[in-house]
Amino acid sequence: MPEGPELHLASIFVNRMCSGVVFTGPVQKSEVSKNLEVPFSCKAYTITASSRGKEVCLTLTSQKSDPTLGGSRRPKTGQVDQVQPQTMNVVFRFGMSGYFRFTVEEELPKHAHLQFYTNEKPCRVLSFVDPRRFGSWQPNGTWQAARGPCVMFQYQSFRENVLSHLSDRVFDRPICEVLLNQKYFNGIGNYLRAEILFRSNIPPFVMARTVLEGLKSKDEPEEKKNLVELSSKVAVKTKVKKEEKMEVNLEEEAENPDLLRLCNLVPLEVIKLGGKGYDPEKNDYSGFKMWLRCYEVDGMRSIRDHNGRTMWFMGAPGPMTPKGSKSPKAKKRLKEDPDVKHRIIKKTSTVIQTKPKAIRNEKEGRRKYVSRQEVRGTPRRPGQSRASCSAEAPRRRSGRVSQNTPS
DNA sequence: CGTCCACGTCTAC
DNA sequence: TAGACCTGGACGG
Repeated sequence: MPEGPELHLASIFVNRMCSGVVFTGPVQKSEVSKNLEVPFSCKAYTITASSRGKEVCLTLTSQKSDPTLGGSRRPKTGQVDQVQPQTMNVVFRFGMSGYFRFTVEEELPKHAHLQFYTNEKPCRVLSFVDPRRFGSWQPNGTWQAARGPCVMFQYQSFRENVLSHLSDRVFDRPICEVLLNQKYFNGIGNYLRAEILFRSNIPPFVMARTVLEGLKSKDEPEEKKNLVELSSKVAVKTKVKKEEKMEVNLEEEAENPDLLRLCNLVPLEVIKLGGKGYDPEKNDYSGFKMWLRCYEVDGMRSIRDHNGRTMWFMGAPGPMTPKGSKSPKAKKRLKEDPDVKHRIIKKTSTVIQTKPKAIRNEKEGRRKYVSRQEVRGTPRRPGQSRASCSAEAPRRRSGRVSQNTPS
């Protein structure tokens, strides 16, 4: 599930698996991939990773100061040894299905389109696996210039980038569509936009500028200077002992995060799920599925946005709802299974308002990799309507946007 | 068997 | 604003 959190977890995965591991030889690309060759070959090199929004950067670093020639496919002319880079960055985008795996050579996964070989006895391979091949990589790459700051790890600049460009025409669009614009929301994807808007109680098809203009004033007070990169609620509290008024603001910020803050907090929650959100080895997404409150959740509504992407939401869609848009086929693919009609309503440790989710789609419980004992506890409410959802769990108003939206 | 759907960009009318 | 780019899983006949 490659959105910002999965890309970051992929970078953690690479760093964990490749720590202390020595790679060797050329980087191999599959025949079928249309991406560029990675012209790096070295007798001994290491791999580290970092992420930014929906990109991962692998850094290949030769261990010795004089890299050796070995790239069979390097078409370099003349002098050879000097041409080899000592370090190379390769920047990946994951498309719809990309991920990294680290296996022995004999167990190379299908669709492993870029491979890094270790110098070990039974050779192991770090590989970029991408069945649909929408992913891409760039040798000697940099973070894509057109993408904005990372919603997860560059929160302050992300926020400023949005709020200082609200005159941009892209904010004429519905908020749910703008949330997929990587120039401003680098890291947000289809499930995150649903989860974020659901928690903020903002209808998806309200004009983005209308939603975001309200957030500007909150940033204006000069007391805000002290706020830089609120890393945690605790940090915030200790920092603001002095100003009573500020304490209130921060409390409100912590207890009732606005839309942009949710664009930061919600992906961070997925990262905290850890392997449950991204773990190629144990192919277990049950934790992640349990975490979802809206996306593909039974009882939630869905319609196609102007770009044909499915928007999951609860309640009113908002004034900019596409005309003639219909909800995609109701997701009732899988048959009834009495064992999985229940799910746990867990309390989260975040300050974000938790609300009982609508009951899970039956589909979840039937996935082969879902352990059933995890999915029980709460009586199912068949055919639950959104009205009943709201009634049993009124969410906090997000403050300044909710009144803009017709119901 | 066939159809629909999927966690995302890209470029071309 | 369509398509193009792809494979594969779920579901229906």
